[in-house]
Amino acid sequence: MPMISNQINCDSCFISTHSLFRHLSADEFQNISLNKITESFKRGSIIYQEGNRMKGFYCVHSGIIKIFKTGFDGKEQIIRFAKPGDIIGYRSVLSNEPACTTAEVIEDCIICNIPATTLFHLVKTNGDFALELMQLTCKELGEANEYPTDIAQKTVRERLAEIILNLESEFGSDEDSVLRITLTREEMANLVGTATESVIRLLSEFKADRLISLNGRKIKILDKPGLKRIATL
Amino acid sequence: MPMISNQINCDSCFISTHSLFRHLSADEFQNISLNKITESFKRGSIIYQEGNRMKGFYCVHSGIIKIFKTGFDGKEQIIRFAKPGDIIGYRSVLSNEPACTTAEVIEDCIICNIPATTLFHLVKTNGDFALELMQLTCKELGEANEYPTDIAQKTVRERLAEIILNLESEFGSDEDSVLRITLTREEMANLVGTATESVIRLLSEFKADRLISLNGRKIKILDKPGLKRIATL
DNA sequence: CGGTACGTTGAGTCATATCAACCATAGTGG
DNA sequence: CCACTATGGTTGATATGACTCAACGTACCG
Repeated sequence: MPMISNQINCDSCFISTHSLFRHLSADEFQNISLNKITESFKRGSIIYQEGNRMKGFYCVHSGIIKIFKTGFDGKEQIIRFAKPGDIIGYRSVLSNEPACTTAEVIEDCIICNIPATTLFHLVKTNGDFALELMQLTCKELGEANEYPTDIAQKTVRERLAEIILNLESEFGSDEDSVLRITLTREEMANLVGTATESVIRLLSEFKADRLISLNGRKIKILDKPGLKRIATL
Repeated sequence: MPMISNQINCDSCFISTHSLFRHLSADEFQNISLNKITESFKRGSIIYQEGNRMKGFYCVHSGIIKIFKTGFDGKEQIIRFAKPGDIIGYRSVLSNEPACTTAEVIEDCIICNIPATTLFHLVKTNGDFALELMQLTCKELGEANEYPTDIAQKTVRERLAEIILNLESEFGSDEDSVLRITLTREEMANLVGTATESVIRLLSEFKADRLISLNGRKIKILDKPGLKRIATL
């Protein structure tokens, strides 16, 4: 399924100056560059699956990936999305456990696979890197901790409004306020944690209330303050 | 509110051989011992609160602490409990953000406060410690990721059964299968993410079905397989 | 002995899930 | 090229789980 594409050069990769990797020395960079494998995936491909043993983690170069868990009845719960600059799969690598989520490509992507040993070595020898990675983990943990409160205490209506706003702030919108990311109704439902039909009904309600307009999977925000009010943010 | 008690000696503390601290050198231990402050708290005391800037993190020596978030309407959502050997508050310290949860004492506790600078220093200079801490964070993250699926896809009934089982495996039970930890009905509700009345009704249902028996706040498990079946584990 | 916090039970309501039918679209293979 | 099938989207009808509100019981505490 994955296509091994031309290697991407870490030195010229925009991601290297951001985030996690900014504290690496030239040597350390070189080491990653030599050991990583660049792969490209089409929409629908599975990068890794719940239960897989991971031999490395991934750095997203382009595209969008959804990270989800599968419930006992097969229903998916989307945990988060990964976009360029994000890294995925590192949790399982670090804790040396099988993956507890599945990563599926939503928009065609190019990702670099960096072996586990490289990661461990960096953590052990580069304190700044370790700290940076830990802060990333802590940030994710903080976000993950928002979930229960959110799901347990808000109505589906409130959560849907919130998620539309989140999608805009995470993936942006074009000059017409049309969200860049497009999801199926089912994916939206799996993100909100509700039934597909409920999402459909609520989206039409929002549309009737002039909060959004719809064109297939494209969602355009017409009244952001209104959505915020509903989301109670 | 906190009582500064006699210092606990890290060398003789059972926690030092477990977990996080096992990779520390004698010097590093010494350093912690010198800089930490041991405090004792009574049930109901607040150790830290949502929004607080943390000047250090805590290592729980004895007692039980609940970690929760407060919803916009004041309803609490319990995220997890901390018991002897656990460390709390490190997330906010590491990511240098205000605390996003509140920590309240459920059973009288003794905790050691270790300053932020000590933590940062250890992460930067001791790779094994960094790795161990990261694995702890990742473990928590993995658990936190279970939540959404759980809350979104299970009924309150299923979740309550699951939580009773979790409380047993986390805090144990005496020879009569009576759970060691005792919570108010409201706390149970805040853990499950439901209304107090719902918990009460479901507990009496479980009792009527001979799955548990109740004696005030004491819960006795009569039929563990039955509970597992309900929890669909 | 009032007061406060916790626990319990009942009744009514509502949001949301579920089930079912149907439409649109696109891809597939004979 | 057309029937066939799969996938996604939509709408309606119905059922029900869980919340809310309200009243009341119980126990401990100063």
